[in-house]
Amino acid sequence: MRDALSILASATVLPPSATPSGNYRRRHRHSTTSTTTKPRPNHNPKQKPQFPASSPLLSSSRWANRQSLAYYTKLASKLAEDGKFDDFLMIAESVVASGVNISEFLTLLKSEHLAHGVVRLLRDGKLDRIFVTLFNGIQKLGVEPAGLFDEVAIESLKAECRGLLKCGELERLVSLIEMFAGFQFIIKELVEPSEFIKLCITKRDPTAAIRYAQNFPHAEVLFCSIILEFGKKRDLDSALKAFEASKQILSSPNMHAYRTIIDVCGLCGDYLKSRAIYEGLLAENITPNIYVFNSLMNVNSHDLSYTLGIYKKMEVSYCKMQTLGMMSDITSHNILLKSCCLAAKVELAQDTYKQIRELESKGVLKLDDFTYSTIIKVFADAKMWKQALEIKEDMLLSGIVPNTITWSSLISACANAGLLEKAIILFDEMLQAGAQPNTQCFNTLLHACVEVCQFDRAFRLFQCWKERGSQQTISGDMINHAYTEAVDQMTEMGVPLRLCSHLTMRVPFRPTTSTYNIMMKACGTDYYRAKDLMEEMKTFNLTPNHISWSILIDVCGGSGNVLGALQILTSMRESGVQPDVIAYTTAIKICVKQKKPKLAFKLFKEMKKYQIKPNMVTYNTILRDRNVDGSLRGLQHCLAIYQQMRKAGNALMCTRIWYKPNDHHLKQLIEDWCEGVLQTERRSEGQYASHITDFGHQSLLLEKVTEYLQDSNAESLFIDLRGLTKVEARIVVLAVIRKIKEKCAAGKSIKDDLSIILEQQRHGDRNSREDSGVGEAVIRLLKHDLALEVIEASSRARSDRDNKGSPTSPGLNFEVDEKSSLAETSEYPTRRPIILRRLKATKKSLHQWLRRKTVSSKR
DNA sequence: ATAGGGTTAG
Repeated sequence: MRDALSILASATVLPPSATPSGNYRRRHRHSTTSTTTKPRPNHNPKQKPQFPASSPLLSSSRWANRQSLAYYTKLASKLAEDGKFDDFLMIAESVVASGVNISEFLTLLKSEHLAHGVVRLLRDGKLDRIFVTLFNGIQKLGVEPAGLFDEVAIESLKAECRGLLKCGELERLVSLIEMFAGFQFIIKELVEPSEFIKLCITKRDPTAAIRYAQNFPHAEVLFCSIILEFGKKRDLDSALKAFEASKQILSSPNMHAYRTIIDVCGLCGDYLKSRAIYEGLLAENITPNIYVFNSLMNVNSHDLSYTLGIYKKMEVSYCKMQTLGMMSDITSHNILLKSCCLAAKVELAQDTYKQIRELESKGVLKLDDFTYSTIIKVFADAKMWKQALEIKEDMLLSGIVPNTITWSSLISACANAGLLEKAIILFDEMLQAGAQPNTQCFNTLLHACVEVCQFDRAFRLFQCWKERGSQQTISGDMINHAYTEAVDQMTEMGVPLRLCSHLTMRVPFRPTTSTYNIMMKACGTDYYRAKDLMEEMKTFNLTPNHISWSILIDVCGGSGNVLGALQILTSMRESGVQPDVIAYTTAIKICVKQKKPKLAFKLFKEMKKYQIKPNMVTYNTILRDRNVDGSLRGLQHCLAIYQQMRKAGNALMCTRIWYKPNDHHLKQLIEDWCEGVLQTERRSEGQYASHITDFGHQSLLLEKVTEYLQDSNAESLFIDLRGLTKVEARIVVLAVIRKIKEKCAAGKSIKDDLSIILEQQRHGDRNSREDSGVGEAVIRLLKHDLALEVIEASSRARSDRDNKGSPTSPGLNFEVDEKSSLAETSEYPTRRPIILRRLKATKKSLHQWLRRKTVSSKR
């Protein structure tokens, strides 16, 4: 064998019967003219000589010699055995190139060797080579590859694949699978498709998944599961890539893929994308099928008008196509009902329900458990428990058996309406009807107890269910304490014992984190009890979530322990649960309630440090009037936060919570603060009490106050009252005066008169509007209430619009010189210059007022 | 191959 190998190494292969000299020469002569063998890339001719295809040496006549065939086979086998697969392959290649029927050669080789060779080469990354030479050769010659890949071969290939799968070598694995794309019977066996896809999902590699799926004749099914799996992992981008790829390879549009990607859009919360995909279908003039329509409606079900629009469009499409059967899909109607439910449109839901019932009476469709459960939920949410119970009757009459979900909705209908007893009786009915309650049912009931503050009862039920739900059987005399107590309580309330099956029957009670969260709420302000419950969760293999921690903060803070509540925020982070907006807002609420504004502001700052965005609830909580201690600093803090909120306004408005109510709090707060100026003066009459009803003006008012009270405007003695009503003007003036007062108290003296700009009507405009009275009100305030010296003056300004400029730079608005004013008027001849009214409260009188105040407050 | 129920902050 050593000889044979050295011959190979010297670029020579000689059959045993050939004379070395003559054949060698002939072979060489031909090798230069050979055209049938394609030179392989990366081929080093020195080490790996090529065998001319038409070489007489290797011609069929020569090969007829069984002995030489046997020799080559033997040589190849030996090489394979020694693991010299390059050389092994070269022999095989030369046989292929010779143009003879190679099947005999191949069948003579052990398939194990061939397979091993293939697999080993694959492992060495020599995938191209094996394909170009051996596989192509085999296929060209019409050799049935089934013979090549026997069980052993496939097993070792599979082992290789398993290894690659295990180490997550997606790229290698997919290349390997692509190599065998021509051998369908093999690739199906190599990897379990679901496992391969799972790996792609965890590696977030849509490309590998797409390449993999393309090798299968029924790729569309695979594509759908790829899209869905990426969606489940909230990886919409990858899902979309897979979807686009599925469109590329399939000749006709695959509705299944369309509906899947639409569902995935819903899963990932991008309902707008689902609409775009639907538009794409329309653009190609494709009528979606009922599944696509239903999914689209479902994903957009929170937008009733859109869902309705799609529903109508669907009706039209199918009417045109005269496939009336399509119209009567109960699912579409159920989704429509769900949409009404989400929009809390009870009447529309009722109408829809009636319509469906009519269609049912015509025999077009049949209401199902979804229909009934959904309409029950509509009533449950609207606290219309009677109507909900009526639906139950409808349902029983039509022969649909209520399931767990139906019962659950019925129970929450009563629970939401605060009818705890009724809810418990319904729960009992459910048990007697043989329906299996699940944790949600238990949770609903426990929550109902908490809602009506029957905390003890919640604990008794919880205890009782825990014991009856556990594996151990409770014998008659070992009936537990919680049980007897609970039964006693029921009988005391006049509930017949037969309706206590929820206490006597074994129940499949398996508490979840939600259950524990509800129970923690039932602790009221008993912090240690709540803490113990959180510990107890571990015995059920449960872990506290954000909600658990938030409740713990609330309970602890509620017991008056503010610092403890703040400590929990830290513990939460340490235990691996990052505090969210709600946890922070809860902690802020505690600080505000316990009159610790500084701590509240500190938390607000801290949450931003952790990049947690405050939402409307946060702003409303921190800007509550309780959170102001009456200092300028405190108010400034609030106003700064208010401004941040305004800036974030657009984003916040998307959270569906309107920010106006908040303005009201803040306005109240500013008013109270401002009116403090007059505390030692004569208290003003009811006319200024506190009510500003014009909401449209509020933001302007708040912005002005915020601006004038900003630290950067600490020294400014300028007020622009344009655009404000007289009550608002009063607030702004008082705010600035109070600022001046606080600054003086801090040792800063007044450097100038206080300037105030008022709006003056245009000339010749006298009759168009009534006088707003702002000027008079302000003068009265300054002169009469505060006894300040007021000087009136007028000045000219350019145009209305120009004067809306920054009020912090009054110089721009005043002292407008005659020239530029004229220039303006000539350019815009129709716009007359307006006259501004200006008031000044003199520095001297302000000083006097402040002195009076300090004297009077000292007394 | 579609859809439904419970828990947190103001």
